Amino acid sequence: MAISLRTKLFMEHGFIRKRCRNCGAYFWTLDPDREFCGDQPCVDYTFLGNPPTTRKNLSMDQVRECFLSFMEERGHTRVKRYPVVARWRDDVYLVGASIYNFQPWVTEGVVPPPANPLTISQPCIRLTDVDNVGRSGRHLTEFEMMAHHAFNYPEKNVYWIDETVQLAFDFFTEELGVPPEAITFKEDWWSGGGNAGEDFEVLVEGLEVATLVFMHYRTTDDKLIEMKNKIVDTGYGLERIVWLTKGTPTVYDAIFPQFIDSLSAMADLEKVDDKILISVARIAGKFDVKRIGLVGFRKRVADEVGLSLGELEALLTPLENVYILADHTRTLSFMLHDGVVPSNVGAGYLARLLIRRSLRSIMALGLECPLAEIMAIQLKYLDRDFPELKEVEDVILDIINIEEKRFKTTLRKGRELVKRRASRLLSKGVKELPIEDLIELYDSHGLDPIVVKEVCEGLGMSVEIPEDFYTRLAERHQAAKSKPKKTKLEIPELSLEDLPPTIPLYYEDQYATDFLARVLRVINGRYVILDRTLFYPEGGGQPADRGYLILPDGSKVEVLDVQKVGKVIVHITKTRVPLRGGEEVKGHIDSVRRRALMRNHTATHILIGAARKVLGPHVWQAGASKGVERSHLDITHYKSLTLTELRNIELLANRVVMENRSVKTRILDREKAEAKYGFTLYQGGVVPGRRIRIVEIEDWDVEACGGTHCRTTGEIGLIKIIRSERIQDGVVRLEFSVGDAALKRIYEEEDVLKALSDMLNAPREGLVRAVDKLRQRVKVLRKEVESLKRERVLLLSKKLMSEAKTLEGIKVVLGKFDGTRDDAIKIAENITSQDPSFLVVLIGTEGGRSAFVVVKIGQKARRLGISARDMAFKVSRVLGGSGGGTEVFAQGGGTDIDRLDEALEIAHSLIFKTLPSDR
RNA sequence: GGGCCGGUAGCUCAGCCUGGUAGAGCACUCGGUUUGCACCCGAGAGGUCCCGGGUUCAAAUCCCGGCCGGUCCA
Repeated sequence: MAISLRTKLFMEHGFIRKRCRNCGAYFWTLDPDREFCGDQPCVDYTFLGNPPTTRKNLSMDQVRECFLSFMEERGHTRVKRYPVVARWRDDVYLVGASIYNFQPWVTEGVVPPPANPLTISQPCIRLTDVDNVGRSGRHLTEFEMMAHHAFNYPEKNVYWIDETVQLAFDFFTEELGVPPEAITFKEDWWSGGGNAGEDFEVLVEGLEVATLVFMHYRTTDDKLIEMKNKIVDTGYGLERIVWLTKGTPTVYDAIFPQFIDSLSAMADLEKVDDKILISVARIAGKFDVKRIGLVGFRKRVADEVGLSLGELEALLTPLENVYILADHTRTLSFMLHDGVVPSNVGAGYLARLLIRRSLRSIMALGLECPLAEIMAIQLKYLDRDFPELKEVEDVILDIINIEEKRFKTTLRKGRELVKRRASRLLSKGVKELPIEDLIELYDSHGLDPIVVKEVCEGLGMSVEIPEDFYTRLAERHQAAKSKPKKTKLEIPELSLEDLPPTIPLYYEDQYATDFLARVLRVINGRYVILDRTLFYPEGGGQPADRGYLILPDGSKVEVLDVQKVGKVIVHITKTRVPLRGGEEVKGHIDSVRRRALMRNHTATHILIGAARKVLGPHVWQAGASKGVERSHLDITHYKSLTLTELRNIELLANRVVMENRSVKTRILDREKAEAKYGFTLYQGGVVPGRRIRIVEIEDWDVEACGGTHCRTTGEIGLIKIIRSERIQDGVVRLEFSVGDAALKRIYEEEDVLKALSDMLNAPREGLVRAVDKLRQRVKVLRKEVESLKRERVLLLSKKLMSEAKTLEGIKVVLGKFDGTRDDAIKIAENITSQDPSFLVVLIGTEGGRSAFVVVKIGQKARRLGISARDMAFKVSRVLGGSGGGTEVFAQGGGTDIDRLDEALEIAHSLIFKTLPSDR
């Protein structure tokens, strides 16, 4: 059901609904002469150099505060910003709009909003237009979306279209002093994050300053489903409003004035005429840089301002790089603070992308300073509005430095690779780098085509970068796409819809081992569903309980696995259960196993807390698996752990064990839990539902978790980290054991030491020295063997040479050789190099399993007309194998080691039969 | 999560396509030469060719699996 956008305000003030002469969109205005909708590209930016507001030159915090307090005065509650990393959702990495904070639980009505109505200024990250940043004059990768949200539920109506439009109108006219006739409301449609609805774009002087969305649909597979809830979702672009009040050439000049000044001074940039910049911004409004291409875009600007393309680029490029740095460093500050660790996967890749783009800009500016220094400048300016960012400055700068080093290494290696590849091609007579090579260099080695071109041309090889380079790249990825997904073999399609949710007894008493329950259904004889159970189903990284069921006839059935299907818990048994449902059974869980799992699970929480304290708040759980004997915890971190860090984590964790802290679990309303503990709750990932289960280790760690835990940390006994490894870029795995298993692991290590100590007949503390000595000894011995072998080669060579039969001036060495193939080759080589009139054929065995044949013909011996390859082949045939090589040197062999003598005879006849004269 | 590239001396890499005696440069050691910012000349030392399996008379090389690193895309 479409809603009418004819609002009270429009009627009262006499707004007229018109249709844009250019784009055909409907819009509302007070100006009867207005013909265009007010949006780009239908109208120009007319505020540049001429802000339409009465309040001018407002700063970021002035506009933010102005907006938030305006909304507060009108009944909204101010809410703190959410992290830019959307850990509460699994469909997106980053928060791209303020409404993301409330999807899906609040928008679906499952969880109440933190306040209603509320107002917020939410930092948002969108990388879709990253290529336009710095060039278009208006695109940003991170921006603050100021918003007022009202959540209307069937039982509670807050406000809807009339009030929303009124608020927007009042804010712009009363607070900022925008003349009412300068504002147009363009009708549009918005969808995102699973919801959709009609909206108004609020436009002033060609600039979209706010979007007022009236969300009342849920989107599924292109279908719209009317929701019971109606949500006011507004977004006011903080940066754009600041820009509007300043009328500077670009949005960057408006929001990063100090940063731009600092950097321009560092790079020694000349001031660019505002007229040119204003032209750029105007044209950028009309044309999408991405669509018409950078060159096409610049040509238009050059025409407009009356410069040549070259002159324009010389002026603009440095400035664009400053803008890019201003934007990217701000985005990175938020991402890194909120726990994104650069990596080659996931959100981490987005951070790396921004870091590398920033580094390229620094290079383009000819700056010598590290990126961290520029980040520090940005953090200094951000400190006023976001003091939390500077608190982790050390970690942020450390990450940046590490990434910079990585990038430089990649670049250096890449350049060398290009050089090698180019010179090889050049030596083959190829004068132009094939496009496939250019694409491969970028795709596989991250080498910018521009860098490749530069290196190749330095070597005299031409490179043409095709216009459609990135399109071709995309095609390359397209072709390799779509692989069938492996579907995890779960419990077969069970129709459990009609069954009530299983009552989980394991939460009531985590130490209970026996229970009574009624059988509701048995499927396929081995899937048992009870009305209640103590068996913990696999979930949250905790494996399922095992144990047995005692049937009414007293027989025991082993439970092998337990899975949760929807809200129903299914017990998978070893043998068939001959029940139909309705019977009462007893259940018993393996308490030794369960206790071990509880210890491991609580230990995991302790370790996360310890890791965050030792390494920093950027550490998040990236995965975990609990077992009886061993468990592992994957954490996000940007480098490998040092032994000291590892031991500090272990020590801290064991102190928490020794202090025997309490572990409390309780169920809390989601919004209350989030308000009290923050988003570090979601270490284990997305947790559904209105009420969530909270596990709190006293003064240490609080997480949303569905697992079973010890009552106090002392029950764990001991946490032993066995090893840590970098399992992927940005993720470190801690492998550990607890309790008995930890001791067992220590014993295993001790056993190794003891075995070594016995073997070497050395005390444990002298093991290192003993092994070192042994290694030295091996080295010396190996050298001795080698020199002896060399001597033997010489001696044997001499001996064989003296025993050779001479025929027609050709000396023939033919015989069995007692030694390795390599030695035989060396001897043959040695003989023929001393005297090229030798022909050497050696046959021997290697490892007692196979025979080898080596044939070497000296230069002078070639006139016999014997082919070494032919000889090796024929002799090897006798040995049941094959052989080959060149005319003068060949090898072969076979497995019939009993026929060595026969092989010798064949070789003999092959040599001597070919001679014209018999003896 | 997927694609692609790579793993050989301390370092940077060649050799792999087309299986047959493991190489170069730098660094290192020794000797010579030389008061000069990448000195030069000669000699020498230095290897688990990432791991496992397969094919083969024979694998750094070919095939399969794994591990590790890099990179691009979501």
